[in-house]
Amino acid sequence: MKGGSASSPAPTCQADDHAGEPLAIDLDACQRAAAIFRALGDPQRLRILIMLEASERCVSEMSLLLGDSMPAISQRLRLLRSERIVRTRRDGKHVYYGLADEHISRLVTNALMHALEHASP
Amino acid sequence: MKGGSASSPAPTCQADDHAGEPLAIDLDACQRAAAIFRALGDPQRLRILIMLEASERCVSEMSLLLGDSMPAISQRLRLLRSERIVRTRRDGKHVYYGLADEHISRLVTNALMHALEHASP
DNA sequence: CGTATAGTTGCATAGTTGTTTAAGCGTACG
DNA sequence: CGTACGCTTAAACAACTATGCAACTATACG
Repeated sequence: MKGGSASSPAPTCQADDHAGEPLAIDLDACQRAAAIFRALGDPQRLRILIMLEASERCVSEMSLLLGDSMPAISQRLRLLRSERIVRTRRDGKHVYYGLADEHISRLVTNALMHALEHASP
Repeated sequence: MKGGSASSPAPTCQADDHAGEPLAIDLDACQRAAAIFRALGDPQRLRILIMLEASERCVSEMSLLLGDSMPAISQRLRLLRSERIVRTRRDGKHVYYGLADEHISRLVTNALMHALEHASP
């Protein structure tokens, strides 16, 4: 028999196939996670992160190695910093950047591996 | 002009500190990885994925459970499908979606854990 | 103190992206 | 066959984001 469905517009699927799950998804965590992914979702920024996974770098180094203007790099770093994806360390005239966290490193590695597997020759 | 190369303004850091590394980053893989991250970088889409991590679902179910219009869900699924993040299976009138791949599942879990750790109470 | 080097920020512009509404397929079933 | 249901697509609009250039700050050094 049909149970009186909630305030739904149309019961679509039969309710007996999937009992009412209240959808216990932590919306807040979800939002934060999405923010991180969004920050990682740009080739230029990702290039920086991959580079930083190898070792710490200062901004001018990155600018040189990536062939991009210093302000451009700095802007990208700012975004990454705002999501706590990178950390900074000042040493005299230079500011050195590195990955903030082991999680981040794993995320980057994981995605790269996935991408390499799906290579299209 | 020394170095000759285009617009290099100044050698900034001393070159002897970091020998010329040709920056062997697979730009192609980088781009693909970024595309995946970009696809994951939206709370609504992530909500779908978290849901799918628990079990396969058809579109109307998701629409019902997430409280969103069917076209909206479908659009998001389309993007996820185009990045091969989800896979589809047709069964009669219904189209069932699931995560495409073990990597994806791990990425989602990882990011969620990271986000939960950084909770701000 | 003043100058040079390293890095950051503000701002304007152009390009992307998410959302919404309406219309279009395709499959089942009488 | 034709109607209903489930899902997908198209087009339009608003909101966001990246980027490049110029101005600004901070640290070192003479």
